[in-house]
Amino acid sequence: MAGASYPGHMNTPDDDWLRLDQQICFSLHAASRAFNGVYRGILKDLGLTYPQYLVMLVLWEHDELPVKKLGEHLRLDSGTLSPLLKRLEAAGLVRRERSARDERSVEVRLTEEGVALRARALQVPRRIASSTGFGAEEIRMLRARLDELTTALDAAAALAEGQDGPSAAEQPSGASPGLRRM
Amino acid sequence: MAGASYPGHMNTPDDDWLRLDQQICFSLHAASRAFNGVYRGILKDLGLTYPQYLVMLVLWEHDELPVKKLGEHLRLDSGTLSPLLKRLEAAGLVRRERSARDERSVEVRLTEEGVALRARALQVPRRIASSTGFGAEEIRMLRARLDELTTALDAAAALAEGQDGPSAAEQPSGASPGLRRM
DNA sequence: CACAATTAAGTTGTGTGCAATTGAATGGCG
DNA sequence: CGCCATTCAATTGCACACAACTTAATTGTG
Repeated sequence: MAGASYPGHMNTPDDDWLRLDQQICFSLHAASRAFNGVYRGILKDLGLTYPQYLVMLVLWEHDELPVKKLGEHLRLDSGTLSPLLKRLEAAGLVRRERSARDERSVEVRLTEEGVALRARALQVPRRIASSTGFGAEEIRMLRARLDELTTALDAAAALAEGQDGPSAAEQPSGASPGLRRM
Repeated sequence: MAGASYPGHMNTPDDDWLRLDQQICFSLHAASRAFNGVYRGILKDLGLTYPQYLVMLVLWEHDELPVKKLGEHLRLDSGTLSPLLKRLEAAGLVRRERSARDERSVEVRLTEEGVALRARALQVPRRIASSTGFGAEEIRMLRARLDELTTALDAAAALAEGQDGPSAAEQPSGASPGLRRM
């Protein structure tokens, strides 16, 4: 330990917060990448990347979906999804065709090969779960916690974006500041 | 709801796992990106990206560090750090110089400007914390949980890499499949 | 000392993630 | 009907992440 000595600097609560901040944001970042790494190894057999697997999970539930809906499920925009879906299409797992009723929209649909892949994917979750060493209940609790966090963070981000405040001093606004748009 | 109907498919525990898997891996992924988004907005003022901020946090603690050590702290390799550090150097926040004692190593050191930036960064954690709506204690608990998870996942990944099994059909090995090595 | 193995950074290539922009299609409104 | 704002997907540009490879320096061994 023994951090850098900042001359004329007492150890203020701010410094502690900075250290804590380092820890929580790093922890989440690291956990996400560690998860990614484990999935990478397991999904290699299926020829999928982790984000591609997430897309397939949604499609296995819904079969056909416009890109927009897919993006809402995964919180990803077309800038990410378009090239990803093109790769899935090149791999023969999905087909993309413009909707007849709304020419702006593109429907993503599983091919037979894409449907068939699901059978092989059924083994993935067990391998992941055993990698975590967590039980189903622990996983559920952690998930609930993370979802809380995501909801709060998204709301805060939307709020900040809405008026790009000078910096901090925003009123907490008590009630539901939530999603004015979308 | 009402997932796709897989003809001739009963709803097995595997299906439930697949849904749960979707939820946990998605939750972590989403939380990480939500965090990233909030940081992005706040760090814009400092001219830093989120990973750059992580690097600066480490340097504010250690002042000078070889790239290797930096990578160990952050679990990042030179493929990620080299270009990132080059950008920080271009921004005038760090200097990189080859170590005199070991010409392979590159020491990363804060410039005065880099040290000065710390004062402005002291406000970041409070703004983040207020965005999460979590208290210090909740954050600490979540962090502990995530670190557990990361440790388990890294161990599992190292193990898998070690022998890169054929694919699925490994014997479940009965008892604790967990961490034979490491 | 010579030489193979190891180690540290850097480089290349692929795949996200996201902001900003583009272009086509749609819907609303006078 | 004509026009304009909105919506959706795709594209562009930038910054990670990470595997695989390259290059240079160091270490270990005979």
